[in-house]
Amino acid sequence: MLISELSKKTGISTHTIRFYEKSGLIEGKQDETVKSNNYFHYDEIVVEKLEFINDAKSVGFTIKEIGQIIDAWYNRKYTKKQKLEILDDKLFSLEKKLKEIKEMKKQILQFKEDVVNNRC
Amino acid sequence: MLISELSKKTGISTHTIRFYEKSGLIEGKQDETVKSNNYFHYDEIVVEKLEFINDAKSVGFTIKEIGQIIDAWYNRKYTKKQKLEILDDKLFSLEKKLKEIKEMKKQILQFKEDVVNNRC
DNA sequence: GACAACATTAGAGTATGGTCTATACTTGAT
DNA sequence: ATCAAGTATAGACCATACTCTAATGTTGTC
Repeated sequence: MLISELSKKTGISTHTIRFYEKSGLIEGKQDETVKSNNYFHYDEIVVEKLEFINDAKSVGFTIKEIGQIIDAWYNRKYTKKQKLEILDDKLFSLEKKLKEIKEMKKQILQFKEDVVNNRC
Repeated sequence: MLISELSKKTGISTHTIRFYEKSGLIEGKQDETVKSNNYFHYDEIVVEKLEFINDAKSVGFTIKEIGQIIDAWYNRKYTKKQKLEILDDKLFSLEKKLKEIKEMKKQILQFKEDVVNNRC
């Protein structure tokens, strides 16, 4: 599919898709047999990656981190051991985030109590 | 205390403290009886707020959101009802983050399995 | 009273993650 | 053949959250 279809499918603007492509998160392929244009074609893997990118952004991963995870899964440039290291590292940071969020919940619940009891 | 002591106590640079002050998150007071300078003085509440700001940044809250929470707790500019609304809103977004992170954990665990079983 | 250390303000610069504009070419329907 | 709609590239622009520089004034110690 071409970029506009990819954009429709994922809800991500063509601008942002190109930005992600420049950032190395995804890549389209140009059809060598067609010489009249240099349009990029995207497959279902790219759709999958873009959906993952959205999820990963939500949890606060940076573009760089998302790139590492994508490479750990889709790429051949790392060894098995390196891939597992990257993924474990991300799991660790997710655990940390989980703890921090639970702590913040407690703190805001405390704030609420204080408000209810006119302590502030 | 003056800004450098506040900086030492919290581990936050004087630059960043001033940035937070401009952003309305904290405020120092100038001593009206001293006319030779316009130094700002900070109390323990500011230390508390700065520690909260660090925690809140970690969980992904923006400066604006952090400002709202701080105002909901320390300020008189909102009614009790408004304060509780703000805090409930933040609790809701924390719950959402929690869910998203748990989903992401599952997904990365799946990636790990795929790597272990040479499925990528 | 010299001077290092600290204070203030204004504004410039940086990194991240987009978002948009301009220019130019291609495609497809009429 | 025309022309709207789509595509590519380069680079400008924006928001957020800092981070730093410059200019200038104050304080406290020797």
